[in-house]
Amino acid sequence: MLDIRLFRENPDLVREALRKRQMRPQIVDKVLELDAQRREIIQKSEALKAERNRVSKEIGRTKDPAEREAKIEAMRKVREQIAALDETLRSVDEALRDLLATIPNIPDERVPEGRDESENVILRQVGEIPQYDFEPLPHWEIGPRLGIMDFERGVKLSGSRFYILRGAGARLERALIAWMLDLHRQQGYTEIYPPFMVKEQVVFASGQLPKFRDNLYHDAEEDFWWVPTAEVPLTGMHMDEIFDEAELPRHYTAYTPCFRREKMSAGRDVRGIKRGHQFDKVEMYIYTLPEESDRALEKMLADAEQTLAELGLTYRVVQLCTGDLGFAARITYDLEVWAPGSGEWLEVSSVSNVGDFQARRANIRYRPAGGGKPRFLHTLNGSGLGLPRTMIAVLENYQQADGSVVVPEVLRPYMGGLEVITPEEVA
RNA sequence: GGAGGGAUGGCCGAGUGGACGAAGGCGGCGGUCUUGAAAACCGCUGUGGGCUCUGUCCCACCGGGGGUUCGAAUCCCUCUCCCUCCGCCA
Repeated sequence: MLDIRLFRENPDLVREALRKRQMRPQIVDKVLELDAQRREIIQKSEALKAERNRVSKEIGRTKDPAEREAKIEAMRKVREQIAALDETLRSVDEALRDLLATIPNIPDERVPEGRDESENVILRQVGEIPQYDFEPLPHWEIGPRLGIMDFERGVKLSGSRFYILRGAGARLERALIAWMLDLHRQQGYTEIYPPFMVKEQVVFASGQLPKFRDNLYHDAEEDFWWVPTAEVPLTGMHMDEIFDEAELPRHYTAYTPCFRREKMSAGRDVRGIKRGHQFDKVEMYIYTLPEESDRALEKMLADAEQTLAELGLTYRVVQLCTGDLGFAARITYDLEVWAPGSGEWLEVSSVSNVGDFQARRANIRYRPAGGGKPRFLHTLNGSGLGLPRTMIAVLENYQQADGSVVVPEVLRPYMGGLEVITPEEVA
């Protein structure tokens, strides 16, 4: 959510931001119009309320019955006027809030302008694209051959875009989660185990609602939404709180499954485990002072890169252009890992500084050390790594000519010392 | 799922429908005193919004929402959460 004052004081800045994001800027005028209406009504209503409060106090002191009755009668009318104004105010207010809620964050000025993902900028590549003296297989062949992935039975249970991990595959998933959480803990993040179902208000606070309703699962009878990312509960966790400046920054990491309807992407990436309705992810999240959020973004990016480096995977750092930037983000780096079998770069991580956008929606503030009014803080989020794609990269990069897969060294302690996954090792 | 009891400022805790944004205490901040600290004493100490925007200004907020009334922390309805008991249950 953007500050309404930004629209009043610098509407061109907002228009320009919308244009860069390939959106129509006319919405700004609609916001300004509603804002003007809103304030006009407030002034009328509050003037009447002031009068009502004043006269009501007089009534308490008025002895003369006739005078008293006259005043009561007058205030009856005032009450009706107030009720009518407040009803209009409610609808204007709601329209304004609804409108503001659909407007994305202002891109950081350092973000390159571009129409869509084709204009993202590759900042650097770390590691070489590995060469094989055999034809590397895609994971959807490696998995079933090893007996660690079962697509048919996943479909039997839940339909398309679901799969079963089995034996060493299931253990590999668990190992990746545990290892990443441990790594992030060493990097200074506090581990959180949040609810996987949250209230609507929480999904709104992080920015997934109202815009991405079609991508979310929710309970038909209760006010429960299945988290599409740990970012949602990690934002909502501190909703309506005021931190002392000394309590910042806060670093959190959390494993959650993520549930997404993926309605928009029907037909895309249907093979393998790249895109599913349910997947695991380890997330990093930082609450910080506004002045320090740039630095926090660099830390978080470095921390995410470390996971790929320690897994020994080749990756590249991509800066998203304005046209590909997420709704809440001001600036985002994606990490893409090379998958030799699939023959593509896979987005495994997305690290963003959202500024005060989510903090304003969630009403999360801090009190400056010298005292004074609470201010909105800044939040950042980044995937520690999306698990399925990390697993794809591990399987495809570490595969051997005989079809077995070497377990990356850092994961071995989490897999009982297992060094190579072979069909025999599945059980 | 059933029965009952609760929810008041950072915390504890009063509150009769009429000067209550809310007594009192604790905590915090500032000051007096002191070589320093403590104690004591004095003062200050919520958030958001509006305007003729630094003014002894106005409005709203006593878990959320709605209602009654000239006027609601106080009365009514409803929802949420917490506590006690019963039932069910991984």
